[in-house]
Amino acid sequence: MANIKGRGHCQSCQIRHLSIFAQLPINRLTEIQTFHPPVVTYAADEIIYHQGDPSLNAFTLRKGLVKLIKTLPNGRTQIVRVLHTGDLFGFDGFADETYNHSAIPLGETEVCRLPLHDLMELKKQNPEIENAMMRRWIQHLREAEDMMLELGAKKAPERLASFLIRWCEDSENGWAPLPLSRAEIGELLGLTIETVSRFLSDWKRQGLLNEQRGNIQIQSLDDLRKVACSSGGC
Amino acid sequence: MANIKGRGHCQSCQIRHLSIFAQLPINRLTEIQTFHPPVVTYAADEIIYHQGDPSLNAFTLRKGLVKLIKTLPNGRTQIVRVLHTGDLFGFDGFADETYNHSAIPLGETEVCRLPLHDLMELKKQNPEIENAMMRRWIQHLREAEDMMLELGAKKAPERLASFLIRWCEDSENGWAPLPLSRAEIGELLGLTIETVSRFLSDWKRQGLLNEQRGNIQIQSLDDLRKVACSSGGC
DNA sequence: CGCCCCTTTGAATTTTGTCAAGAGCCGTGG
DNA sequence: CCACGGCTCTTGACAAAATTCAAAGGGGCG
Repeated sequence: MANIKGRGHCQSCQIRHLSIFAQLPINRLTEIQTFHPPVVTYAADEIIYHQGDPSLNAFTLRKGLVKLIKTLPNGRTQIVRVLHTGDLFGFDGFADETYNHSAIPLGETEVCRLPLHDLMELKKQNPEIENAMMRRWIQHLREAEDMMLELGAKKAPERLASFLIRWCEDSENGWAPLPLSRAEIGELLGLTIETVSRFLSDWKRQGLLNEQRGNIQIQSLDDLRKVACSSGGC
Repeated sequence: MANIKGRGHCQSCQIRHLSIFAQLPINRLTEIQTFHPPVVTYAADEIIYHQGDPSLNAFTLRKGLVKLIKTLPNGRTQIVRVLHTGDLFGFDGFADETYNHSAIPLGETEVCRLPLHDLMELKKQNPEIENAMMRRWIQHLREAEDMMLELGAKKAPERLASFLIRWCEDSENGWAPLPLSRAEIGELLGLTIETVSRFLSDWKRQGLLNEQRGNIQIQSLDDLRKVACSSGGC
Protein backbone atom coordinates (compact mmCIF):
# COMPACT_ATOMS: atom_id res chain seq x y z
CA MET A 1 0.00 0.00 0.00
CA ALA A 2 0.92 3.61 -0.42
CA ASN A 3 2.97 4.38 2.58
CA ILE A 4 3.53 7.58 4.49
CA LYS A 5 7.25 7.50 4.99
CA GLY A 6 7.42 10.59 7.14
CA ARG A 7 7.01 14.31 6.95
CA GLY A 8 8.97 16.45 4.57
CA HIS A 9 11.26 19.20 5.77
CA CYS A 10 11.69 21.63 2.95
CA GLN A 11 14.85 23.08 4.46
CA SER A 12 16.71 19.81 4.31
CA CYS A 13 14.97 18.45 1.22
CA GLN A 14 17.41 16.88 -1.22
CA ILE A 15 15.42 17.82 -4.28
CA ARG A 16 14.17 21.22 -3.29
CA HIS A 17 16.36 22.83 -5.95
CA LEU A 18 14.26 20.98 -8.54
CA SER A 19 10.92 21.83 -7.00
CA ILE A 20 8.60 24.81 -7.01
CA PHE A 21 10.25 25.85 -3.74
CA ALA A 22 13.65 26.22 -5.37
CA GLN A 23 13.69 30.01 -5.53
CA LEU A 24 12.28 30.57 -2.07
CA PRO A 25 14.77 32.50 0.08
CA ILE A 26 16.06 30.70 3.19
CA ASN A 27 14.35 33.00 5.64
CA ARG A 28 10.99 32.35 3.96
CA LEU A 29 11.72 28.68 4.18
CA THR A 30 12.21 28.73 7.92
CA GLU A 31 9.05 30.82 8.28
CA ILE A 32 6.94 28.19 6.57
CA GLN A 33 8.51 25.34 8.46
CA THR A 34 5.09 24.63 9.93
CA PHE A 35 4.37 23.15 6.52
CA HIS A 36 5.52 19.56 6.64
CA PRO A 37 3.91 17.69 3.82
CA PRO A 38 3.80 13.92 4.07
CA VAL A 39 6.30 12.00 1.99
CA VAL A 40 4.56 9.01 0.45
CA THR A 41 6.00 5.96 -1.26
CA TYR A 42 4.26 3.90 -3.92
CA ALA A 43 5.01 0.52 -5.43
CA ALA A 44 4.81 -0.04 -9.17
CA ASP A 45 1.22 -1.24 -9.17
CA GLU A 46 -0.24 1.39 -6.86
CA ILE A 47 -2.16 4.25 -8.34
CA ILE A 48 -1.44 7.72 -6.96
CA TYR A 49 -4.76 9.05 -8.17
CA HIS A 50 -7.45 8.19 -10.67
CA GLN A 51 -8.82 10.30 -13.47
CA GLY A 52 -12.06 11.77 -12.16
CA ASP A 53 -11.09 11.78 -8.49
CA PRO A 54 -11.50 15.11 -6.70
CA SER A 55 -8.18 16.90 -6.91
CA LEU A 56 -7.39 17.66 -3.28
CA ASN A 57 -3.64 17.23 -3.41
CA ALA A 58 -0.87 18.12 -5.74
CA PHE A 59 2.38 16.16 -5.66
CA THR A 60 6.04 16.70 -6.21
CA LEU A 61 7.92 13.70 -7.50
CA ARG A 62 10.95 12.95 -5.32
CA LYS A 63 12.17 9.58 -6.58
CA GLY A 64 11.38 7.39 -9.54
CA LEU A 65 9.18 8.04 -12.56
CA VAL A 66 5.44 8.53 -12.86
CA LYS A 67 3.23 8.22 -15.93
CA LEU A 68 0.07 10.25 -16.40
CA ILE A 69 -2.44 8.32 -18.45
CA LYS A 70 -5.88 8.67 -19.97
CA THR A 71 -7.88 5.58 -20.86
CA LEU A 72 -10.79 5.01 -23.20
CA PRO A 73 -13.66 2.73 -22.22
CA ASN A 74 -12.30 0.08 -24.60
CA GLY A 75 -9.00 0.02 -22.77
CA ARG A 76 -6.88 1.92 -25.25
CA THR A 77 -4.56 4.07 -23.20
CA GLN A 78 -2.60 7.21 -23.85
CA ILE A 79 0.33 8.28 -21.70
CA VAL A 80 0.07 12.07 -21.72
CA ARG A 81 3.26 12.72 -19.81
CA VAL A 82 6.15 11.00 -18.07
CA LEU A 83 7.24 12.80 -14.93
CA HIS A 84 10.75 13.13 -13.60
CA THR A 85 12.21 14.14 -10.25
CA GLY A 86 11.03 17.57 -9.16
CA ASP A 87 7.94 17.62 -11.37
CA LEU A 88 4.71 18.99 -9.93
CA PHE A 89 1.49 17.21 -10.82
CA GLY A 90 -2.12 16.80 -9.81
CA PHE A 91 -3.04 20.48 -9.56
CA ASP A 92 -6.36 20.36 -11.46
CA GLY A 93 -8.10 21.40 -8.24
CA PHE A 94 -6.70 24.90 -8.69
CA ALA A 95 -9.18 25.20 -11.54
CA ASP A 96 -11.92 23.49 -9.53
CA GLU A 97 -11.60 20.38 -11.64
CA THR A 98 -11.17 16.73 -10.87
CA TYR A 99 -8.01 14.97 -12.01
CA ASN A 100 -7.95 14.80 -15.78
CA HIS A 101 -5.72 11.72 -15.92
CA SER A 102 -4.50 8.92 -13.67
CA ALA A 103 -1.03 9.02 -12.11
CA ILE A 104 0.80 5.70 -11.98
CA PRO A 105 4.35 5.03 -10.79
CA LEU A 106 6.84 3.34 -13.12
CA GLY A 107 8.49 1.29 -10.44
CA GLU A 108 9.05 2.39 -6.88
CA THR A 109 8.45 6.07 -6.33
CA GLU A 110 8.45 8.62 -3.59
CA VAL A 111 6.34 11.76 -3.73
CA CYS A 112 5.65 14.73 -1.53
CA ARG A 113 1.92 15.20 -1.04
CA LEU A 114 0.89 18.84 -1.06
CA PRO A 115 -2.66 19.64 0.03
CA LEU A 116 -3.95 22.11 -2.52
CA HIS A 117 -5.44 24.28 0.16
CA ASP A 118 -2.06 24.75 1.83
CA LEU A 119 -0.30 25.12 -1.48
CA MET A 120 -2.72 27.85 -2.48
CA GLU A 121 -1.86 29.75 0.69
CA LEU A 122 1.86 29.41 0.10
CA LYS A 123 1.37 30.49 -3.48
CA LYS A 124 -0.51 33.60 -2.43
CA GLN A 125 2.11 34.59 0.08
CA ASN A 126 5.22 33.79 -1.91
CA PRO A 127 5.63 35.24 -5.36
CA GLU A 128 8.55 32.88 -5.96
CA ILE A 129 6.29 29.86 -5.63
CA GLU A 130 3.60 31.54 -7.65
CA ASN A 131 6.13 32.22 -10.35
CA ALA A 132 7.62 28.76 -10.32
CA MET A 133 4.20 27.22 -10.78
CA MET A 134 3.32 29.56 -13.60
CA ARG A 135 6.51 28.71 -15.43
CA ARG A 136 5.82 25.02 -15.05
CA TRP A 137 2.31 25.31 -16.41
CA ILE A 138 3.50 27.21 -19.44
CA GLN A 139 6.34 24.76 -19.89
CA HIS A 140 3.96 21.80 -19.64
CA LEU A 141 1.68 23.40 -22.16
CA ARG A 142 4.58 23.82 -24.56
CA GLU A 143 5.56 20.21 -24.15
CA ALA A 144 1.97 19.14 -24.70
CA GLU A 145 1.94 21.12 -27.94
CA ASP A 146 5.16 19.46 -29.00
CA MET A 147 3.64 16.09 -28.27
CA MET A 148 0.57 16.89 -30.33
CA LEU A 149 2.89 17.59 -33.24
CA GLU A 150 4.59 14.23 -32.70
CA LEU A 151 1.31 12.36 -32.53
CA GLY A 152 -0.48 14.19 -35.30
CA ALA A 153 2.17 14.89 -37.88
CA LYS A 154 4.80 12.15 -37.62
CA LYS A 155 4.98 8.56 -38.74
CA ALA A 156 5.77 5.66 -36.46
CA PRO A 157 9.55 5.49 -37.00
CA GLU A 158 9.90 9.24 -36.73
CA ARG A 159 7.97 9.33 -33.47
CA LEU A 160 9.92 6.48 -31.98
CA ALA A 161 13.30 7.79 -33.06
CA SER A 162 12.68 11.30 -31.80
CA PHE A 163 11.35 9.90 -28.54
CA LEU A 164 14.54 7.90 -28.04
CA ILE A 165 16.70 10.89 -28.86
CA ARG A 166 14.83 13.03 -26.36
CA TRP A 167 14.94 10.32 -23.74
CA CYS A 168 18.69 9.88 -23.98
CA GLU A 169 19.39 13.57 -24.41
CA ASP A 170 21.14 14.14 -21.11
CA SER A 171 22.66 10.80 -20.32
CA GLU A 172 26.33 11.26 -19.67
CA ASN A 173 27.89 7.88 -20.50
CA GLY A 174 25.53 7.20 -23.36
CA TRP A 175 23.50 4.64 -21.47
CA ALA A 176 20.11 5.63 -20.13
CA PRO A 177 17.64 3.62 -18.07
CA LEU A 178 14.43 2.97 -19.98
CA PRO A 179 11.95 1.67 -17.43
CA LEU A 180 9.13 1.65 -19.97
CA SER A 181 7.79 -1.56 -21.44
CA ARG A 182 7.18 -1.82 -25.18
CA ALA A 183 3.49 -1.45 -24.39
CA GLU A 184 4.12 1.78 -22.50
CA ILE A 185 6.25 3.24 -25.26
CA GLY A 186 3.39 2.40 -27.57
CA GLU A 187 0.88 4.08 -25.28
CA LEU A 188 3.03 7.17 -25.20
CA LEU A 189 3.52 7.38 -28.96
CA GLY A 190 0.16 6.12 -30.14
CA LEU A 191 1.55 2.86 -31.53
CA THR A 192 1.11 -0.85 -30.89
CA ILE A 193 3.56 -3.04 -29.01
CA GLU A 194 4.45 -4.81 -32.21
CA THR A 195 5.24 -1.67 -34.16
CA VAL A 196 7.49 -0.44 -31.39
CA SER A 197 9.21 -3.79 -31.08
CA ARG A 198 9.77 -4.11 -34.81
CA PHE A 199 11.52 -0.79 -35.22
CA LEU A 200 13.60 -1.20 -32.09
CA SER A 201 14.70 -4.64 -33.24
CA ASP A 202 15.55 -3.33 -36.69
CA TRP A 203 17.61 -0.52 -35.29
CA LYS A 204 19.41 -2.80 -32.87
CA ARG A 205 20.24 -5.13 -35.76
CA GLN A 206 21.50 -2.19 -37.79
CA GLY A 207 23.66 -1.00 -34.93
CA LEU A 208 21.89 2.28 -34.26
CA LEU A 209 20.88 1.17 -30.81
CA ASN A 210 21.92 -0.98 -27.90
CA GLU A 211 19.80 -2.39 -25.12
CA GLN A 212 20.55 -4.29 -21.94
CA ARG A 213 18.16 -5.04 -19.10
CA GLY A 214 16.10 -1.91 -19.27
CA ASN A 215 18.92 0.35 -20.35
CA ILE A 216 19.47 1.73 -23.80
CA GLN A 217 22.29 3.42 -25.59
CA ILE A 218 22.16 5.29 -28.85
CA GLN A 219 25.10 4.04 -30.88
CA SER A 220 24.61 6.18 -33.93
CA LEU A 221 22.85 9.39 -33.09
CA ASP A 222 23.35 10.58 -36.66
CA ASP A 223 21.58 7.61 -38.17
CA LEU A 224 18.78 7.82 -35.64
CA ARG A 225 18.39 11.51 -36.42
CA LYS A 226 18.15 10.59 -40.08
CA VAL A 227 15.26 8.28 -39.24
CA ALA A 228 13.55 10.91 -37.11
CA CYS A 229 13.93 13.53 -39.81
CA SER A 230 13.65 11.14 -42.74
CA SER A 231 10.87 12.70 -44.74
CA GLY A 232 11.85 16.10 -43.42
CA GLY A 233 10.09 15.69 -40.10
CA CYS A 234 13.00 16.85 -38.02
CA MET B 1 -1.74 44.46 -43.08
CA ALA B 2 -2.41 44.04 -39.39
CA ASN B 3 -4.16 47.17 -38.40
CA ILE B 4 -4.36 49.01 -35.12
CA LYS B 5 -8.01 49.79 -34.89
CA GLY B 6 -7.82 51.81 -31.74
CA ARG B 7 -7.14 51.46 -28.05
CA GLY B 8 -9.08 49.16 -25.83
CA HIS B 9 -11.08 50.40 -22.89
CA CYS B 10 -11.53 47.54 -20.50
CA GLN B 11 -14.47 49.22 -18.78
CA SER B 12 -16.56 49.32 -21.90
CA CYS B 13 -15.15 46.19 -23.49
CA GLN B 14 -17.88 43.99 -24.94
CA ILE B 15 -16.07 40.76 -24.26
CA ARG B 16 -14.51 41.55 -20.92
CA HIS B 17 -16.75 38.99 -19.24
CA LEU B 18 -15.00 36.33 -21.32
CA SER B 19 -11.49 37.60 -20.69
CA ILE B 20 -8.98 37.33 -17.88
CA PHE B 21 -10.32 40.66 -16.62
CA ALA B 22 -13.79 39.27 -16.04
CA GLN B 23 -13.56 38.97 -12.27
CA LEU B 24 -11.86 42.28 -11.72
CA PRO B 25 -14.03 44.53 -9.53
CA ILE B 26 -15.20 47.79 -11.12
CA ASN B 27 -13.15 50.00 -8.87
CA ARG B 28 -10.00 48.13 -9.83
CA LEU B 29 -10.96 48.54 -13.44
CA THR B 30 -11.16 52.28 -13.22
CA GLU B 31 -7.86 52.33 -11.37
CA ILE B 32 -6.07 50.59 -14.20
CA GLN B 33 -7.69 52.72 -16.86
CA THR B 34 -4.25 53.94 -17.80
CA PHE B 35 -3.89 50.55 -19.44
CA HIS B 36 -5.29 50.89 -22.94
CA PRO B 37 -4.02 48.03 -25.01
CA PRO B 38 -4.18 48.39 -28.79
CA VAL B 39 -6.96 46.55 -30.56
CA VAL B 40 -5.56 45.01 -33.72
CA THR B 41 -7.35 43.52 -36.71
CA TYR B 42 -5.96 40.84 -38.98
CA ALA B 43 -7.05 39.51 -42.34
CA ALA B 44 -7.17 35.78 -43.02
CA ASP B 45 -3.69 35.55 -44.49
CA GLU B 46 -1.88 37.65 -41.90
CA ILE B 47 0.14 35.97 -39.24
CA ILE B 48 -0.24 37.27 -35.69
CA TYR B 49 3.08 35.78 -34.63
CA HIS B 50 5.51 33.13 -35.77
CA GLN B 51 6.82 30.18 -33.85
CA GLY B 52 10.25 31.18 -32.59
CA ASP B 53 9.55 34.90 -32.40
CA PRO B 54 10.34 36.54 -29.06
CA SER B 55 7.16 36.52 -27.03
CA LEU B 56 6.68 40.16 -26.12
CA ASN B 57 2.90 40.31 -26.27
CA ALA B 58 0.04 38.14 -25.24
CA PHE B 59 -3.32 38.52 -26.95
CA THR B 60 -6.97 38.23 -26.14
CA LEU B 61 -9.15 37.17 -29.04
CA ARG B 62 -12.06 39.59 -29.49
CA LYS B 63 -13.61 38.54 -32.78
CA GLY B 64 -13.20 35.62 -35.12
CA LEU B 65 -11.19 32.43 -34.73
CA VAL B 66 -7.46 31.84 -34.53
CA LYS B 67 -5.51 28.63 -35.10
CA LEU B 68 -2.24 27.88 -33.32
CA ILE B 69 -0.03 25.72 -35.50
CA LYS B 70 3.29 23.96 -35.44
CA THR B 71 5.00 23.02 -38.69
CA LEU B 72 7.69 20.49 -39.52
CA PRO B 73 10.46 21.35 -41.98
CA ASN B 74 8.74 19.16 -44.59
CA GLY B 75 5.60 21.24 -44.36
CA ARG B 76 3.43 18.84 -42.38
CA THR B 77 1.42 20.98 -40.02
CA GLN B 78 -0.36 20.36 -36.76
CA ILE B 79 -3.03 22.68 -35.42
CA VAL B 80 -2.52 22.51 -31.68
CA ARG B 81 -5.50 24.62 -30.72
CA VAL B 82 -8.36 26.61 -32.17
CA LEU B 83 -9.08 29.75 -30.19
CA HIS B 84 -12.45 31.33 -29.56
CA THR B 85 -13.58 34.72 -28.35
CA GLY B 86 -12.08 35.61 -24.98
CA ASP B 87 -9.16 33.19 -25.22
CA LEU B 88 -5.75 34.34 -24.08
CA PHE B 89 -2.73 33.29 -26.12
CA GLY B 90 0.91 34.05 -26.77
CA PHE B 91 2.10 34.12 -23.16
CA ASP B 92 5.24 32.00 -23.56
CA GLY B 93 7.28 35.02 -22.58
CA PHE B 94 6.11 34.57 -18.99
CA ALA B 95 8.40 31.54 -18.96
CA ASP B 96 11.13 33.42 -20.82
CA GLU B 97 10.46 31.44 -23.95
CA THR B 98 9.82 32.36 -27.55
CA TYR B 99 6.47 31.51 -29.10
CA ASN B 100 6.11 27.76 -29.37
CA HIS B 101 3.66 27.91 -32.27
CA SER B 102 2.40 30.32 -34.91
CA ALA B 103 -0.92 32.11 -34.51
CA ILE B 104 -2.98 32.49 -37.68
CA PRO B 105 -6.47 33.93 -38.05
CA LEU B 106 -9.24 31.87 -39.60
CA GLY B 107 -10.84 34.72 -41.46
CA GLU B 108 -11.07 38.28 -40.21
CA THR B 109 -10.15 38.66 -36.56
CA GLU B 110 -9.76 41.29 -33.93
CA VAL B 111 -7.45 40.88 -30.97
CA CYS B 112 -6.37 42.91 -28.00
CA ARG B 113 -2.59 43.12 -27.81
CA LEU B 114 -1.31 42.92 -24.25
CA PRO B 115 2.36 43.74 -23.69
CA LEU B 116 3.65 41.00 -21.40
CA HIS B 117 5.48 43.50 -19.27
CA ASP B 118 2.27 45.38 -18.48
CA LEU B 119 0.29 42.20 -18.09
CA MET B 120 2.84 40.93 -15.58
CA GLU B 121 2.35 44.07 -13.52
CA LEU B 122 -1.42 43.77 -13.59
CA LYS B 123 -1.13 40.13 -12.65
CA LYS B 124 1.06 40.93 -9.66
CA GLN B 125 -1.28 43.58 -8.41
CA ASN B 126 -4.58 41.86 -9.03
CA PRO B 127 -5.15 38.39 -7.66
CA GLU B 128 -8.27 38.09 -9.82
CA ILE B 129 -6.22 38.37 -12.98
CA GLU B 130 -3.58 36.10 -11.56
CA ASN B 131 -6.24 33.57 -10.77
CA ALA B 132 -7.98 33.83 -14.12
CA MET B 133 -4.71 33.19 -15.91
CA MET B 134 -3.89 30.21 -13.72
CA ARG B 135 -7.26 28.66 -14.41
CA ARG B 136 -6.82 29.13 -18.12
CA TRP B 137 -3.40 27.51 -18.12
CA ILE B 138 -4.67 24.52 -16.25
CA GLN B 139 -7.70 24.35 -18.49
CA HIS B 140 -5.53 24.53 -21.62
CA LEU B 141 -3.34 21.80 -20.24
CA ARG B 142 -6.36 19.60 -19.69
CA GLU B 143 -7.57 20.21 -23.21
CA ALA B 144 -4.12 19.44 -24.55
CA GLU B 145 -4.18 16.13 -22.67
CA ASP B 146 -7.59 15.37 -24.11
CA MET B 147 -6.27 16.10 -27.57
CA MET B 148 -3.31 13.79 -27.05
CA LEU B 149 -5.77 11.04 -26.27
CA GLU B 150 -7.65 11.81 -29.48
CA LEU B 151 -4.52 11.81 -31.58
CA GLY B 152 -2.80 8.86 -29.96
CA ALA B 153 -5.58 6.45 -29.16
CA LYS B 154 -8.35 6.99 -31.68
CA LYS B 155 -8.85 6.01 -35.29
CA ALA B 156 -9.70 8.42 -38.07
CA PRO B 157 -13.50 8.17 -37.96
CA GLU B 158 -13.55 8.32 -34.18
CA ARG B 159 -11.41 11.43 -34.14
CA LEU B 160 -13.45 13.15 -36.80
CA ALA B 161 -16.80 12.27 -35.27
CA SER B 162 -15.85 13.36 -31.77
CA PHE B 163 -14.40 16.56 -33.17
CA LEU B 164 -17.68 17.35 -34.91
CA ILE B 165 -19.65 16.58 -31.78
CA ARG B 166 -17.46 18.87 -29.71
CA TRP B 167 -17.57 21.59 -32.34
CA CYS B 168 -21.35 21.62 -32.50
CA GLU B 169 -21.81 21.13 -28.78
CA ASP B 170 -23.28 24.50 -27.97
CA SER B 171 -24.97 25.51 -31.17
CA GLU B 172 -28.56 26.39 -30.42
CA ASN B 173 -30.40 25.80 -33.68
CA GLY B 174 -28.32 22.82 -34.65
CA TRP B 175 -26.37 24.65 -37.30
CA ALA B 176 -22.82 25.70 -36.52
CA PRO B 177 -20.36 27.65 -38.65
CA LEU B 178 -17.34 25.55 -39.60
CA PRO B 179 -14.80 27.97 -41.02
CA LEU B 180 -12.17 25.24 -41.31
CA SER B 181 -11.18 23.80 -44.65
CA ARG B 182 -10.85 20.04 -45.07
CA ALA B 183 -7.11 20.56 -44.96
CA GLU B 184 -7.36 22.37 -41.64
CA ILE B 185 -9.57 19.72 -40.11
CA GLY B 186 -6.94 17.25 -41.23
CA GLU B 187 -4.16 19.28 -39.69
CA LEU B 188 -6.07 19.42 -36.44
CA LEU B 189 -6.80 15.69 -36.30
CA GLY B 190 -3.65 14.31 -37.85
CA LEU B 191 -5.39 13.11 -41.02
CA THR B 192 -5.19 13.86 -44.72
CA ILE B 193 -7.64 15.98 -46.66
CA GLU B 194 -8.89 12.90 -48.47
CA THR B 195 -9.59 10.92 -45.33
CA VAL B 196 -11.54 13.81 -43.85
CA SER B 197 -13.46 14.34 -47.05
CA ARG B 198 -14.30 10.67 -47.45
CA PHE B 199 -15.82 10.27 -44.00
CA LEU B 200 -17.70 13.54 -44.17
CA SER B 201 -19.14 12.59 -47.55
CA ASP B 202 -20.10 9.15 -46.27
CA TRP B 203 -21.85 10.60 -43.28
CA LYS B 204 -23.64 13.21 -45.36
CA ARG B 205 -24.83 10.46 -47.71
CA GLN B 206 -26.00 8.43 -44.73
CA GLY B 207 -27.87 11.38 -43.32
CA LEU B 208 -25.83 11.83 -40.13
CA LEU B 209 -24.66 15.22 -41.23
CA ASN B 210 -25.65 18.28 -43.21
CA GLU B 211 -23.46 20.95 -44.70
CA GLN B 212 -24.13 24.23 -46.44
CA ARG B 213 -21.62 26.94 -47.31
CA GLY B 214 -19.34 26.53 -44.33
CA ASN B 215 -22.05 25.57 -41.89
CA ILE B 216 -22.74 22.13 -40.57
CA GLN B 217 -25.53 20.47 -38.72
CA ILE B 218 -25.51 17.15 -36.96
CA GLN B 219 -28.65 15.34 -38.04
CA SER B 220 -28.22 12.19 -36.03
CA LEU B 221 -26.17 12.81 -32.94
CA ASP B 222 -26.82 9.25 -31.82
CA ASP B 223 -25.39 7.72 -34.95
CA LEU B 224 -22.42 10.07 -34.89
CA ARG B 225 -21.82 9.14 -31.26
CA LYS B 226 -21.89 5.52 -32.31
CA VAL B 227 -19.12 6.21 -34.80
CA ALA B 228 -17.09 8.15 -32.25
CA CYS B 229 -17.47 5.40 -29.70
CA SER B 230 -17.57 2.54 -32.19
CA SER B 231 -14.84 0.30 -30.89
CA GLY B 232 -15.46 1.58 -27.41
CA GLY B 233 -13.51 4.79 -27.90
CA CYS B 234 -16.15 7.02 -26.44
C1' DC C 1 13.78 -26.39 -13.71
C1' DG C 2 9.64 -24.64 -15.23
C1' DC C 3 6.43 -21.00 -15.44
C1' DC C 4 5.01 -16.57 -16.62
C1' DC C 5 5.37 -12.49 -18.86
C1' DC C 6 7.36 -9.65 -22.07
C1' DT C 7 9.24 -9.43 -26.49
C1' DT C 8 10.08 -10.77 -31.13
C1' DT C 9 8.76 -12.24 -35.63
C1' DG C 10 5.78 -13.64 -39.44
C1' DA C 11 1.70 -13.42 -42.29
C1' DA C 12 -2.69 -11.58 -43.31
C1' DT C 13 -5.80 -7.71 -42.94
C1' DT C 14 -7.28 -3.20 -42.17
C1' DT C 15 -6.54 1.41 -42.18
C1' DT C 16 -4.82 5.35 -43.93
C1' DG C 17 -2.15 7.82 -47.25
C1' DT C 18 -0.83 8.85 -52.09
C1' DC C 19 -1.64 9.95 -56.68
C1' DA C 20 -4.59 11.33 -60.21
C1' DA C 21 -8.62 12.93 -62.28
C1' DG C 22 -12.91 15.06 -62.31
C1' DA C 23 -16.73 17.96 -60.13
C1' DG C 24 -18.46 21.91 -57.96
C1' DC C 25 -18.04 26.60 -56.61
C1' DC C 26 -16.94 31.41 -56.82
C1' DG C 27 -15.22 35.64 -58.34
C1' DT C 28 -13.27 38.19 -62.29
C1' DG C 29 -13.42 40.15 -66.43
C1' DG C 30 -14.96 40.14 -71.03
C1' DC D 1 -24.79 37.45 -68.54
C1' DC D 2 -21.61 33.99 -69.45
C1' DA D 3 -17.03 32.00 -69.83
C1' DC D 4 -12.87 31.28 -67.68
C1' DG D 5 -9.39 30.35 -64.24
C1' DG D 6 -8.31 29.05 -59.90
C1' DC D 7 -9.75 27.18 -55.90
C1' DT D 8 -11.30 23.39 -52.80
C1' DC D 9 -13.63 19.28 -52.45
C1' DT D 10 -14.83 14.59 -53.96
C1' DT D 11 -13.99 10.10 -55.65
C1' DG D 12 -11.50 6.13 -57.35
C1' DA D 13 -7.66 3.04 -57.73
C1' DC D 14 -3.60 1.81 -55.81
C1' DA D 15 0.31 1.72 -52.45
C1' DA D 16 2.16 2.03 -48.10
C1' DA D 17 1.78 1.98 -43.29
C1' DA D 18 0.28 0.16 -39.24
C1' DT D 19 -2.63 -3.11 -36.73
C1' DT D 20 -4.19 -7.60 -35.76
C1' DC D 21 -3.73 -12.32 -34.99
C1' DA D 22 -0.91 -16.05 -34.03
C1' DA D 23 3.04 -18.42 -32.57
C1' DA D 24 7.50 -18.90 -30.99
C1' DG D 25 11.57 -17.15 -28.33
C1' DG D 26 13.90 -15.40 -24.20
C1' DG D 27 14.79 -13.95 -19.53
C1' DG D 28 13.87 -13.55 -14.75
C1' DC D 29 12.00 -15.40 -10.61
C1' DG D 30 10.02 -18.61 -7.60
